[in-house]
Amino acid sequence: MVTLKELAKLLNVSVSTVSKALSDSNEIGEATKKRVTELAKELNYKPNRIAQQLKSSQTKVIGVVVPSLMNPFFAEVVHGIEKTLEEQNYDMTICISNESLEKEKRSFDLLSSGSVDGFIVAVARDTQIKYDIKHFEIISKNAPIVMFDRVLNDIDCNKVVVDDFNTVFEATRYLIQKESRKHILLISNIEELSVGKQRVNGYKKAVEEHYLKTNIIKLDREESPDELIKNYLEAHEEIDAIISIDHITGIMALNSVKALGKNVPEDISIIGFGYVDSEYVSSPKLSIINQKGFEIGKTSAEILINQLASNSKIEVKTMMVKSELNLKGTTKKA
Amino acid sequence: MVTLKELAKLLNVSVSTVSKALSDSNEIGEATKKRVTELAKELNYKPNRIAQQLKSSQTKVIGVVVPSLMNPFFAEVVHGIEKTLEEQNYDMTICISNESLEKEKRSFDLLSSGSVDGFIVAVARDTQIKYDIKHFEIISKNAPIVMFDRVLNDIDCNKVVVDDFNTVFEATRYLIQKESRKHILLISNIEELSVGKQRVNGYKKAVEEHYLKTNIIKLDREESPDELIKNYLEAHEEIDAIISIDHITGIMALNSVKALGKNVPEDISIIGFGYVDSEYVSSPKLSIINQKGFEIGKTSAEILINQLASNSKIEVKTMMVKSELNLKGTTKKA
DNA sequence: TTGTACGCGTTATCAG
DNA sequence: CTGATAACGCGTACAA
Repeated sequence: MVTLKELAKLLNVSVSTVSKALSDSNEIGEATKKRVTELAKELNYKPNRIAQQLKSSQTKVIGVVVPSLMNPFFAEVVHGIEKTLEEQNYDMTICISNESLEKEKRSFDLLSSGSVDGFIVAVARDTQIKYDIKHFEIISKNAPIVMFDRVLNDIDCNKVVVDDFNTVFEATRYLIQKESRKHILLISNIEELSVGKQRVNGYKKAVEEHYLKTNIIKLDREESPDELIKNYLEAHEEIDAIISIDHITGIMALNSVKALGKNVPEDISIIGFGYVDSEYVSSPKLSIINQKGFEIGKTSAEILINQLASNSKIEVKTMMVKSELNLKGTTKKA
Repeated sequence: MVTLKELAKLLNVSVSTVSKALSDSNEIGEATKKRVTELAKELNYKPNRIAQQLKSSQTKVIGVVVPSLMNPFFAEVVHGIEKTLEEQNYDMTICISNESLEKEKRSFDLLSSGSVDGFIVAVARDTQIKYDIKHFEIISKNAPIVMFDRVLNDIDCNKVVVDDFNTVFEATRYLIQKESRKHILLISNIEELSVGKQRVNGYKKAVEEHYLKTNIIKLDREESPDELIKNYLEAHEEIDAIISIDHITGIMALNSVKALGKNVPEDISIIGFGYVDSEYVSSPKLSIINQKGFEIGKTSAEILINQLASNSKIEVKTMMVKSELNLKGTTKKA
């Protein structure tokens, strides 16, 4: 790594001359500027970012803490974050909590010692269940946090969420009103998350508003969830629509229905919770509630960077990113 | 952020005393040690990592540059990397090249100014096509690189790859020998990548060895790849097996075959290139070649950290991670 | 126009 | 046992 000092020695000038020349300061004569920049280019000089960070006490790095990247929703969000950060010349260091409280704490520890300027976080499942949130309280004193999707109401920070309740409410109502469905099954495997509860409630409200019966399958880490779905459908011939509230069970449901010899969407309508690829791996293409992960990521990063720029305590708020109902082949009117 | 200096002032001792006390040096008396550690805990002191990095000129951070995280293979690899790094107390900063040469260069620029101790990289598609690899040459002078999957033969560094050729060769041979298939279709949408070529060659070798005809569909960014597959199958009634060499077309093929009223695996066997979730979204469950992304990530990180520890130029080599043929429901003998 | 001096927070060496 | 000092690389106020 070539440093200012080395350049200075080679050119027989002082370190600060070199520094100023490289930042194109008008204190420096054109001649020396040229000598300096040329040598710098030749030796491929790059200012040491660590030193800059220490000096300026800002890192231009954002810490991103997510439960997993193998959940396509989070992967999409991370891409959204990346997009904004890139435009603003920020980097990100990603920690994966793996849904574990301990790992989440550890990530905060590592990142909170000056390595990042702020955080974007989706809370681990474990943390939400145990509701041990001291690490959030501590960290939020020192650095700005933006939470998305998996959010902690008791922590005072900016939040970006999907309008989970209304989204599922409207999708359910769509099935009832526009497709005349009367026996709607909801499949859930994220019951214990705040977002999961919201979604289930949206479903319940729509169903109850029309004086229909709720039908819910909870899959918490089943051995063979697809079997369970199939068995349920066999035992409940009356089911004529299905809503799935996570990214994978919708496709499972579709396959189960087809295996039972029923037609989609003629006999049963299906709406999944989706991500961009789900339409490629299903036939007919799955109608989905699109969570807009990319948007969520972009928005989160923008909020954080704004907060960083205007380093005052601006009012903290919760942004709703509205999700879209993308109707494809598993509902009647695509 | 509370610093050593502040602690020193509060305790009326010198900065170096505090520093030593906290690192449990035996130069310091038990009494003062206790005073220091207690105050440090109380004020939640954490050594500033940036300062430590500047001092020690190592960051304990690895730069990970991948084309995308929405490809489940890369997501899996990143999880593998994360696992190893966590055990070794390293962090990672992730840059997403988005398959673009320019973004890849930019990522290197950002990370090469002392922010990371080493790199783990999968080369962008764009870079492989244009074969502009100067940035790799430059960087590999200063910091160790490990490449995985998408690899550049002309760069002298450690590499971790799937045994693409043999993997597909053996899968194809399996279809011919054990399942008596004679008309095997290969579906490819990554023809232009080194890994893609290897896989196609493996297929060709097996087919030609048995004096059969090759059937290949190339899908470079089609509008509706599923339609194309379906049309091909309709036009070629004789096809009795399909191999897909990326993570998504296998499921498309399965759906197309079912839509044409054929039975899987009775009429047609299918083998996809897989990741952990593919069996959940297909029915019957897709037989796959499992690329073992997690293994690849773990191995890459281990190699890099070893290299960093023994900071000599050890011999550079290419590790093969053997992939597995996971037979499920889309081949006859599961 | 150029150079000197200092500080960011830490650690290591050396002196007391 | 404790404290002063220097150094990591950079930027900047101030002096020349």
